[in-house]
Amino acid sequence: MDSPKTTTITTATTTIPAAATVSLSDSPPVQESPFSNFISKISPIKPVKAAHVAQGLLGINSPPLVFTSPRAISDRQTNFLRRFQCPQISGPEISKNDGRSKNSADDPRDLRKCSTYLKSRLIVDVQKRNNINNSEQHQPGSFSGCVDEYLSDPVDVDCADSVNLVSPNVKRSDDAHQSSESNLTNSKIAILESDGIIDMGTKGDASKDMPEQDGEDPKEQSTSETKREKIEEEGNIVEQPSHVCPSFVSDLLVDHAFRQQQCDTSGAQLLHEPFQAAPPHVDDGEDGETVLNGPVQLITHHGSEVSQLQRGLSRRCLQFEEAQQKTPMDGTYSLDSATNLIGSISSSSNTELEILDSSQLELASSSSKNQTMFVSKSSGFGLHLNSVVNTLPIGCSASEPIMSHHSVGYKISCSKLPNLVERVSSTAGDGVLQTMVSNATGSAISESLRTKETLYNLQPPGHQVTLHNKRRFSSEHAENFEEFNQSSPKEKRKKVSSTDGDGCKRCNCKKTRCLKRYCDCFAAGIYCAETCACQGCFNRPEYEDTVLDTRQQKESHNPLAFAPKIVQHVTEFHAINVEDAGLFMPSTGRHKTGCNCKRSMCVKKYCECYQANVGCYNACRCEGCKNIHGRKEEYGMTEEIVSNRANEERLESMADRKFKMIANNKFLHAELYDHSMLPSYSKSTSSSSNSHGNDKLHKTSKTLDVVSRSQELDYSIIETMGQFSPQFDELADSSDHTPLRNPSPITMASSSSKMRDTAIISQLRLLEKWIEVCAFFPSPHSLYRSHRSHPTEKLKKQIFVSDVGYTSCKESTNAAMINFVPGSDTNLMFLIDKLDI
DNA sequence: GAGTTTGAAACT
DNA sequence: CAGTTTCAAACTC
Repeated sequence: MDSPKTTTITTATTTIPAAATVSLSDSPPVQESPFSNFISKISPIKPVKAAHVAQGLLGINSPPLVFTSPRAISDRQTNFLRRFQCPQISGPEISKNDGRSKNSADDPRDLRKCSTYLKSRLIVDVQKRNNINNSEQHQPGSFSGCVDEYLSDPVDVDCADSVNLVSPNVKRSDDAHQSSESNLTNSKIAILESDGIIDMGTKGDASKDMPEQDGEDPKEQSTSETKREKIEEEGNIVEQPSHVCPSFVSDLLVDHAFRQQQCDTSGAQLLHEPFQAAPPHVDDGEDGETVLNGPVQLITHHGSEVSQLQRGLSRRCLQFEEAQQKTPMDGTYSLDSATNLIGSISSSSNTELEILDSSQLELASSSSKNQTMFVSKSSGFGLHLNSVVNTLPIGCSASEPIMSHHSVGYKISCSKLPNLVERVSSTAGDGVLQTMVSNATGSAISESLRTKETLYNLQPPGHQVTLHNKRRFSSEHAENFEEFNQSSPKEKRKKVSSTDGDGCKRCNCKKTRCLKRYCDCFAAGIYCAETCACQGCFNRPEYEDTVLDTRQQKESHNPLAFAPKIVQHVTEFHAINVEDAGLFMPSTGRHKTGCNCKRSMCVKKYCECYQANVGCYNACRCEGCKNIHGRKEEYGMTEEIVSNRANEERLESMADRKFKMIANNKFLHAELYDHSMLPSYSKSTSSSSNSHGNDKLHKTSKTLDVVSRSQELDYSIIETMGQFSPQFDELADSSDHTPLRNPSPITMASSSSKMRDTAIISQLRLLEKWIEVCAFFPSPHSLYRSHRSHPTEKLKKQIFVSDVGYTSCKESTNAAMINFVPGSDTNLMFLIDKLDI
């Protein structure tokens, strides 16, 4: 397994201590982080959802990026481009160890054991890593460095451990369990503890519980690995209501499992041989030191029978839809720059993810060295369309090395993984992965749906998944699930022909050598996997230089060539209406450039928007769009609504000011009124002419001139309103000349929607003002007639407060105004014009 | 599994 | 920038 690249690879691992220690030592914030709290709260949900494939979340561990910044590349170019590879646990192996692990898994106390186990492993790993590090030169600023910091995550340690497990050269001792010779160890433990995964009291237990780890025999280590694996299999952790094992543990496990899979695939290659050299059966983890490069490291290293199928998990899924299904807390994204957001989380989980953001970011920022940023994003955001796990519905995410200068790596977390593992254990052979996937899919579906449903309500408006999405998701995955469950392994494999079986896509390039963006792998910044059916593929670690050059070349032409295709789309509306319970909240993500579908009507995966589970929008050039996630036309409407509403608000504000002006000029009205109150109302005209030269008033009087006689004012009002609403005429007719009566049932009936209500309220306010104004121009037979002697405030009071009333007035107004809604601003403007305010 | 359709990517 | 070609995925049979 020795390869020229081994050294480089190892380097990645070695860098951990310094950076990792720093971040870990800073773990205290993590303890109280919203992340932990949040997870704790939602733990009930999380456990079972393990099946979800964290699509977008490519995991807690950031896979090595194929493309890294020049600086990073210099250190470990060889590492980056490799697919995530780790030793893996094989289903059979798991089964083999069922007995042993079962003991620890069955008992609720197993959680503690689990924690202990993790801890012990962690320590061991740390030590081993340290050993390795001793022989390795830490390279500051290197990607590994970042990884290391990133590795504050216990999982990473495990990964290291896994590596170590397989390395006979690495010695483990009990001392490792009890002490922390290295800060790294301490820090890691601290993290675990902070997350509640391990309590200090269990340190000793760790040794006890994991005596086998003390031994130097890799097999024993593997056993312990298996044991823990078994625990995961048993799903105890997941199902444990116990708080002892926080969700973080789940994540770890998930990550572990995930990595396990990933490691299966690439671990051997990564660590030992060039990608291609990796045998289908990746090392059992015992054959040698496995150094996980980059942030990606497995918590555990299960032996190796990692089926080729599992390998697929190492790949990131290229499709989007599933990515969005990801469970919220499961995933953590890491990205070094805003340019590339890696991973996606189910839209449903946005809220949770956002909650996590703070902690994650905090953690990420804790170390300046670490270029990795944990970013929780809603589905699809910041993701390259091709960078998303798609096939696997929920809870499971695949991670891949990202060929991005910007992306440092990303984590995968799959809380549902335990389920996956469990199912894997019950399956063997090639079908393992598929079965696993299918089962995971299946189990994840219901769970995810439920979760999604729940989360949906929690999501901020802007992140809410449309019902369409939900429905689609449900139906789609339900179907997939059924298909998977009803199919034999072979059939399943067949059905996921375009995927690795882990749900991750695999390319089938024949002419591009996987060096063009036609290739999903290349486009996503990952190396092709063995499961890819590409021909003459150059998108492999051994051609790293070529890949990088090609990529750079493309980026030079188009800097955004590898930028995420799906980006968050925050509209003005979004910002404005957040408080409105998401009334108009449009989709959360949009395709960067929009689609150009001509025939698919955006209802097939040909459409990238559809594929990404995002709605089409005005940037799309699609024709006949029927995107269930949001039609382009609908988007336009939404925008229009938003715009209208904003305008309305502005106008209202303006109207307020103008009406205030009127109020300030009440005396004018009073005078006018006094004039009109002359014995003969015939003076109305003259009153206007005597309006003190006040043009405004004159005009107003002119407008209301016809009101000089009884009822005329009322009719005038009604007429005015009637110009906008026929219903107003009806209202007038049936109101005994009282414009504020008899709401129309018809119109009222249509006021159910909140939006409409809002509009109505707005209109009502307007009408109130209108009435207020009209109050200054009463007519003898008007509603206000009885108040003529008290023209001003008193009159208004009577109007609005009296039993005649405001309430009835309001109702009537509603009725009238409902039809008055269209072009409300116009209405308002009209009124203003009429009044010449 | 082969062939067709589709739309993005690449090319001109 | 627009039109065309190429390509591989998605889809259909």
